[in-house]
Amino acid sequence: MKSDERRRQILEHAKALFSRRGYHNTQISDIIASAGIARGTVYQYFTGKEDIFTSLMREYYARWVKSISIDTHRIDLKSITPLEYFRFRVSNTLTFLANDPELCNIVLRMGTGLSGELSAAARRFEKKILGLITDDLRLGVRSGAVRKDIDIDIFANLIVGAVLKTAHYFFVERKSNRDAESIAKMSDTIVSAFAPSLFS
Amino acid sequence: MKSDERRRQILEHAKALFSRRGYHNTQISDIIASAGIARGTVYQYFTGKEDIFTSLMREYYARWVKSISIDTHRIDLKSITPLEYFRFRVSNTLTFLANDPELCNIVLRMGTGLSGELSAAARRFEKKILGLITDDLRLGVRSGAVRKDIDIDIFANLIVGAVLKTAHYFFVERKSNRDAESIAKMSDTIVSAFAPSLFS
Amino acid sequence: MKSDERRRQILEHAKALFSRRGYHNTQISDIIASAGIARGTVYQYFTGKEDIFTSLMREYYARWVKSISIDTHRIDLKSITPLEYFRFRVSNTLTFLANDPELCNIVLRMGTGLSGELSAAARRFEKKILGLITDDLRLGVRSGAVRKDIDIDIFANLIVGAVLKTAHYFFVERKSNRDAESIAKMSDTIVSAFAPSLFS
Amino acid sequence: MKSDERRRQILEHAKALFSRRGYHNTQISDIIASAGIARGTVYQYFTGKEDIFTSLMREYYARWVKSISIDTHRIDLKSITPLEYFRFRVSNTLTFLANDPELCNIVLRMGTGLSGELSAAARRFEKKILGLITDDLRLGVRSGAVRKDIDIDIFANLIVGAVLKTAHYFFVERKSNRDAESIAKMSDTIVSAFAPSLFS
DNA sequence: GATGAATGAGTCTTCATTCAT
DNA sequence: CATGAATGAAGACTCATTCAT
Repeated sequence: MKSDERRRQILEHAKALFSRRGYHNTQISDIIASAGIARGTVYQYFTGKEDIFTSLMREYYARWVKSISIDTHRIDLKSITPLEYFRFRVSNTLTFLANDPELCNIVLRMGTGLSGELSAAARRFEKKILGLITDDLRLGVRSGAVRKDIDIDIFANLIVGAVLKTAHYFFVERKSNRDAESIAKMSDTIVSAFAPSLFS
Repeated sequence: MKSDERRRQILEHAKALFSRRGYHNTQISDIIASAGIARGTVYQYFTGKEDIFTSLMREYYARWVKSISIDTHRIDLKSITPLEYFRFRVSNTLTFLANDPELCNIVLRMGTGLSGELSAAARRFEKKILGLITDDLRLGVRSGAVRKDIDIDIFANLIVGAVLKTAHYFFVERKSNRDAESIAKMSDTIVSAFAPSLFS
Repeated sequence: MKSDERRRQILEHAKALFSRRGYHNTQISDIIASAGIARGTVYQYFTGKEDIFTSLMREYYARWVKSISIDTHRIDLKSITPLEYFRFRVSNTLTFLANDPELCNIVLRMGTGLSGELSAAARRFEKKILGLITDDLRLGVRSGAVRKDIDIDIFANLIVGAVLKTAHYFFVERKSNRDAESIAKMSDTIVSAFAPSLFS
Repeated sequence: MKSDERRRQILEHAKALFSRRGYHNTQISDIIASAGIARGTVYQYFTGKEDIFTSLMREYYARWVKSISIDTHRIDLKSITPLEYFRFRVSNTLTFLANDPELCNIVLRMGTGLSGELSAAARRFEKKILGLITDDLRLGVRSGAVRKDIDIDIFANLIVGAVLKTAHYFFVERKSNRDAESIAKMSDTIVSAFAPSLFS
């Protein structure tokens, strides 16, 4: 097997196990048993268990950042309304999370109970999205689209909390509603929930 | 020292450590060092590390349930508007979480990365509050106070996610804004955010 | 068993094994089997295998330094001849090494094949004795007792090499000749070997 | 690359590493990285790590023996004085060791911390030279050149220890004094140190 | 001959738990 | 009740060696 494929194979098996049992309850033994490879093989591709986890997070984070930037570039910011932009953000995030429920679970839940570097690796996602929403709101206020009297800090947290909790509930706990139609409906609901109080 | 005090002492030290480092990164050694007691003493009050954690969760959950029921009984449901009731729920939850940021952190973050019974012990809180909000929304729809066309499942998750994320952000990450005034302001903001889209 | 005794017990068993098989060929398993204790016990007294080795070296080095200083203080430097002083140094060193052949072996042989900190811990002895002899020779030259035309560097190495090799050969390889009489004879021979060419 | 060259290449790289880090702290990975060859290639020329080490020792030992016999045959034993013969032995040994400081280090230091066959392979040198000196002294005593009252065993060890320690100090630790002139001076010093007490 | 991915036995180390004092 | 020395199962990681290409 080629080097890249083997690395990917290990990551995939580790991902499934981390998502199901958490980081600490997943042993290297579990990963090699799941992948059907020898113990030493893991250490040819990763420096250790931590490296597997952070690699997983790194890759996912890179995809996340890329997805944000690509999608954002694709839209014509001048031709859409603030409402449409908000809906795009929400839909974009939900679609990304729905795509890989296991990583979604690790990032939103399993990873938050860790400490040190592992924790940091998992928390970056939430920090990133919180930053984006905060920036969006700030721009919205400046342009007059968003009401001036809202507390941006609180509102950003409300929105992020609402979106991520909902994503986790439906994509991970319920293991359903991951089709485009459901996502569209969820996006609409989220937008409709916040829009009246958000926009001028 | 009395039996109860000793037990409490252990729980308090364990709580602080669990909150700071997480369950797996907190050793019995850390707890006894922090409490200044002997190793064996821990096992006179708890059957083991898991028991300390679940005891912590059990106690907290009992307080949580009690807080809900007491406060709910205290208000006269007939004399307040649905909006006031919603605000009461939010404010009540925030106050409870603000009271003990360490447990708040364990319940909302550190505990979610666990597996098995430990996970269940930590997740009960979120399930409970989700159930309550769901019930409230259902009642609201039936009574005509809440709009009939909303998706209760999604809305319940949005609200729970928004409230808990905001609580964690301000009470744990920011380590501030835990005074009554701040909580009042947060409650108002949350209510104002959801009210327009929620109520008929 | 008291803490100190247990620690000593582990050190003694480790010493015997290190001396017989060398550091790398001695496993923690060997040490606990030899001492008849549990695996974990070792780690209550030492941070690891390295710590056992360096503790052994540290203790031995402290004894070595103490032995030098005590004995040196005991003698009246003004009342003895340079020849007598030289004999005293040699005899003192041989006596010390004869006292614990296992540590003698570790210090003079087994320890020299190590790397990093372990190596340093074992090499200190030879460096110390080389420094002492060099100082002695320098003083001797200044006082006129030692011939001015000798190369101190070379002579110091010759003497140290001769003494230590002889000690290792008789005390460790031959496992004999460790009684006071043999040591006295060895000292005399060594002194008689170097004296004619050393002293004015 | 020719078979012999490749074999030699591996040995040279291994030698440098063994000398610097010792046997146990040198991995096959280090050797192949240093030589810039593939892992499997090593096993086409050697049966394993031990074989590399013992091959190194075997070759060096063969050279050592050859150097002794050639040089000894070259001189006319009847035409030189015992003193000249002693000087020749010392000079011969120093020249040999100065020629390859890395092997000198392995043989005199790094190799002595090993166990089993590896140890034996490294210790042969010292045993050989000790045997030669012992024989020389015996012959000297018989022929009347060497004083009858010396203890041959002790004196042989003194001389071997002195010479080898000095060689290691100047050739390996100091990394200098390896030119013919320095060696000549060292030889003279060593001879002058022992001659007065050695010869009748 | 050369390669390098794969192997797995071997070791160290951790840490929750026990129990005699 | 309190203590803390002792335990040993469990788990991460290493590295010499193999073998199919």
